[in-house]
Amino acid sequence: MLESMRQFKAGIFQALGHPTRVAIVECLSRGEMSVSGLCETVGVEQANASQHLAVLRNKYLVETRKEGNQIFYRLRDPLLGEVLEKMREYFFSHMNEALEVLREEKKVAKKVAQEAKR
Amino acid sequence: MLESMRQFKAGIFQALGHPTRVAIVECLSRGEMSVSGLCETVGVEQANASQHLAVLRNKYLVETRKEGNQIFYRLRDPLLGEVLEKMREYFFSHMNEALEVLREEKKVAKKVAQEAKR
DNA sequence: ACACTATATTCGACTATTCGAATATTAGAT
DNA sequence: ATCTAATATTCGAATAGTCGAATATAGTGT
Repeated sequence: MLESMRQFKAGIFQALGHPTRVAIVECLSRGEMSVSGLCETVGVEQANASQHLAVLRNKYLVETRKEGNQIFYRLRDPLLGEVLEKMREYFFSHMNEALEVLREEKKVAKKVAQEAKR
Repeated sequence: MLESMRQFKAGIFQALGHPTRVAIVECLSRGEMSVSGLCETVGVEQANASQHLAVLRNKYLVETRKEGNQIFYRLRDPLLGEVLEKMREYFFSHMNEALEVLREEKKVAKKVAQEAKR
């Protein structure tokens, strides 16, 4: 049971563990939006957005509403927005190391790319 | 900048997106613990625990303290515990669908296993 | 110096995620 | 019925994450 609970939580975190999906959830925390709206706002192709939305749907993080031709997405539970809000707090109180983390990751990526050339 | 922020958040969520790491963070939210303590509590091998701890360390989610032979880990910021707390709330208010998600995932896993046999 | 314990890192096989391209589905308009 | 727009799904290639086994490092006691 404890294990199931952890699996469940990990599943949600994992669903949130992609920049595009973070962007989607942040958009939706400000209100519902159609898929095409999301594509435009987030700056991602339709098929890809749809795949990411499927991930969020499978974890029941979002709900949908049909209106004619289009489908509007919204967050299932405002609690999710709160979790993101906590993250925002976290981000600001650790801004410096956050940037450090990102620089570090870029450096590693560059190194890997270089080694791949050889 | 917005994009960096999302990458940062996604990185943290991803770090939390594994049952073992959720277990570790939950343990640590109750106080510091040595690696061997974590191995025992979480029920995972030493090398594996160390790998998961490295993930958490790389995102600066945990800090360490040496005491003689052993190394004690603790959460870097109680805010993280709060995020987990929000998740606990989320879990309970969506208990039913949580179980549904898990059942669904098991079913899919079984199906895949079956198809692999053919 | 040697053995012992705790922790970390590296390696290779395996599995899962991600993306774009192509295709399928669904609804409204003609 | 056919056409078009919006969304979803499937496929294949590339990338990233995971695990256990083996190895490395660091501290402690003899």
